[in-house]
Amino acid sequence: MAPSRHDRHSVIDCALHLLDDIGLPDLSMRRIAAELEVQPSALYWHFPNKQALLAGVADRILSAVPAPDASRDTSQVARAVLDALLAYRDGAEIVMSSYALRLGTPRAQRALAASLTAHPDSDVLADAVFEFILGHATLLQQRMHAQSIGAVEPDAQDPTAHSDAVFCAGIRALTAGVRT
Amino acid sequence: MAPSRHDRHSVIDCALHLLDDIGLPDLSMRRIAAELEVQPSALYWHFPNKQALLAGVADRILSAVPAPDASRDTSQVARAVLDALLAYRDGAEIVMSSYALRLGTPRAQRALAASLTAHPDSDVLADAVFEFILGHATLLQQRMHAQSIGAVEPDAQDPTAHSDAVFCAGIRALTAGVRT
DNA sequence: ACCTGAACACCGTTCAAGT
DNA sequence: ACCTGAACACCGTTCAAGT
Repeated sequence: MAPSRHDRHSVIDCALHLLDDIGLPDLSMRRIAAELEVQPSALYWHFPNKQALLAGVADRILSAVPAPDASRDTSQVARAVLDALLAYRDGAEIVMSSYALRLGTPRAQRALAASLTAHPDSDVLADAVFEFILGHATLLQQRMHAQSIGAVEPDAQDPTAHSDAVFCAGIRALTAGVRT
Repeated sequence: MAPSRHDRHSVIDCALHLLDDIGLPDLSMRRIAAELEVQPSALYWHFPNKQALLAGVADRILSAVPAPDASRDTSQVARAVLDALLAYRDGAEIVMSSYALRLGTPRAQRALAASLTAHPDSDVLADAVFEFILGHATLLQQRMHAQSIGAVEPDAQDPTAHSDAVFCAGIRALTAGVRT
């Protein structure tokens, strides 16, 4: 039994599964290394630092959004991006910081921009839509976690229904001027 | 020379100034304590934990937005919220996590909702606008910091101009249906 | 090519004890 | 009322050395 060699792909896999179990605040290099039954320093052979590892995780999270396709509806693409972000615990926060550092590939923005080619300022509007989705998803996921900790009493109204109404209203308004 | 007694207000003051100097990632309890010339454990007399201290900082950041006023234009209020978030380094990120945990007072959302009373779903739309502003400001500030570190090459186009265009387009679209 | 072992300079938080 | 001192259980990262 060789002591299990690893590569970037398997490390990211491990980090992604661990993320769902323990959340971003507890996702340390040491914890990932322990899960892989390896010393923490071993991770630095595959990635220069933690940020780079998380950028790999972010790319994997966004790999679930379909490739750019001008025939698709913007609200449809927006929903796909939201679903991808919500598919893993704290997914939005990870994508947010990786995107800001311009690590990883801007797959989501490209898919959104493609669906907006009818609009004169498709790239500007695509960025606005992406920023709204990220803000929405980040807030929602942090709230979900806070609630599971019991740090916060549930909303008066159903939180999922309200959150969905906010998302739909936002996307509808942002795409109202297009393909009229 | 008494060894300088402190209260919550002075601790938050110190943290806010320190934030501008060193940024959120380096803003540790130990660093704040050192700045106040006090032991780290002393901070736990004033706040139950770091999260609560940061919630105080978030409230102070948002205290710059004017009180709810139905006669104000939504785009005007949105700009005031953005300016408040950008006034301190990493202000958006601090407000984002404190708001998600429902610590602190929802001053910004109330001001936005007041400016939208003409709209039937003023609270839903106010939340959407707030989420867009937070996403926009967080991305912008993280990008600014990454750039100052040199971790990222500046945009081809002027980043400030592009970012401003995205913000204006987003706010215009989100408030297009109101007071027609 | 991929990993170990040991170290460095840090964290947030608790708690008995001091004044 | 407000703080010290010491401890506990952690961090990310580096680097010589192993196989």
